[in-house]
Amino acid sequence: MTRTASLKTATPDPADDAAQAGPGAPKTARGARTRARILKAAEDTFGTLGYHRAGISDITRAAGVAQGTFYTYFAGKEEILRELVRDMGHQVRAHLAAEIVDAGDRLQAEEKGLRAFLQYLFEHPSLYRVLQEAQFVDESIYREYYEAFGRGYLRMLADATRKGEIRAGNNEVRVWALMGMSNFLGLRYALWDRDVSFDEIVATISDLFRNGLTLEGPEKNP
Amino acid sequence: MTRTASLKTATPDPADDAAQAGPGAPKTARGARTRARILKAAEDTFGTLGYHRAGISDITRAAGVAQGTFYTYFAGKEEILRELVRDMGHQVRAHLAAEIVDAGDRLQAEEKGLRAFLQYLFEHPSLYRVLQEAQFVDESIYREYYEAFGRGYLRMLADATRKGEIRAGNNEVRVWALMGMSNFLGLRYALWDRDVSFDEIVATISDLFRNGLTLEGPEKNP
DNA sequence: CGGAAAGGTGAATCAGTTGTCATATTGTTG
DNA sequence: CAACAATATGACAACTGATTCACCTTTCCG
Repeated sequence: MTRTASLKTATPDPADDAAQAGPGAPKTARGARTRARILKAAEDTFGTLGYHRAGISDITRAAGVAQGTFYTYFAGKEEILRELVRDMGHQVRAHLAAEIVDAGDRLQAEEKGLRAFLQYLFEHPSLYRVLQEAQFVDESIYREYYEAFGRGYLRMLADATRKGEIRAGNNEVRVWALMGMSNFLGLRYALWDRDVSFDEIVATISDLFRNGLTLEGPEKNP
Repeated sequence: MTRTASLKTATPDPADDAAQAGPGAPKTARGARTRARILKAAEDTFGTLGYHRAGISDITRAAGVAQGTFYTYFAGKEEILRELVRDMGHQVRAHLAAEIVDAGDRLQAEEKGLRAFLQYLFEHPSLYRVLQEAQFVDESIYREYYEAFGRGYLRMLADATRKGEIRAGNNEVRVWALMGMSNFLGLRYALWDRDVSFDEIVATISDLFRNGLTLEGPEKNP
């Protein structure tokens, strides 16, 4: 979003897919491969050591390249983090979107979405750490991530409201509440301790969505 | 938790209240004052610069003492962070507890609690940053914070269930969901942009608690 | 009052990192 | 295959920032 967009709006700019900015976008297949290896290595390294403890040397060692090679593709530590967050953001959103498409209604979509998110986080624990640490390295990347996520989410809630699947209300506030829930549930039950089954979690949250916390109008659903 | 606890279990160890561990707990009033000044300076410094960007020199400068003085009271940068998180944790919990005591039922307590939390975060923005960064410096402090918070919360939900104020369900999962909601709502609407009133937020969440997201049994409440 | 304990100082040390660069290797192209 | 461009290397210069320490000042108390 930062880049040349505002300057040369017309030029589609090839070699843009795999290479946002950076000192030199790879111009050969080998270069692209190396860049990708470094990016993956950074994900793993940041994921386990954390952004600050991880050194460039840790990343390049994990990638199997020399230190200097890093700077062929990335301007520095911050930039590779930005790249990483964008990348991972695309992946989660794509994954969740795919898991949700065949949901009958909004409630079902919420259930499927939550379960898929927990599962995804469990399988890609680096996502959490990289993202959360990015918040304090460059807040804008973090906001971008959640605002992008939130925009998509909001659109879906708006649709659901229109269809009469959910009651009218401030959907933007709801979106942030829902994202917060998923985040904490993921941290607690997917990353820290899997001592409660995802089914149980989804059932609990689903009940909240269907009936709230109060007793009134109880046992509407099995 | 690190300290002498396991060694001299019997000895109550005076001067323990204001001074967990540390190379030397202050033994005079002057020392206690200086220690407190440093702790407060750390809160401000970490809050604005962030844990990693903040240097010991930034803290001591803000506190108006020499660098060496820092090590009279704290073993290092990590330890002062731990201290800080414990401290701040006590404060929020105490504050929220006080704001909630006069609530008639659980739903009202949730409303009051959420509003108070948003307000508190707005007035003490450092809390968020210090806490979140602590997560990656020493995960145990972070877990401790939320587990302590969660225990209290859980007790209250259990009471409410017993009194029939809320429906039966997995209260532990609910607690994490609720903490996540507050956290994100606070970040978005108290720290980033106050573009939605706290009243509106509280009303939206309250509606979720009373009625869920679905349409069924609509307009139960005004 | 006088000596000891507590508190305070800040320059110096020291470990660890980033980013650079001169050089070597690999790939591409006419 | 010659010449050029793109990649890759890894030692190292330059820097940052945490912690130490020998010494000074203040406070406490018999």
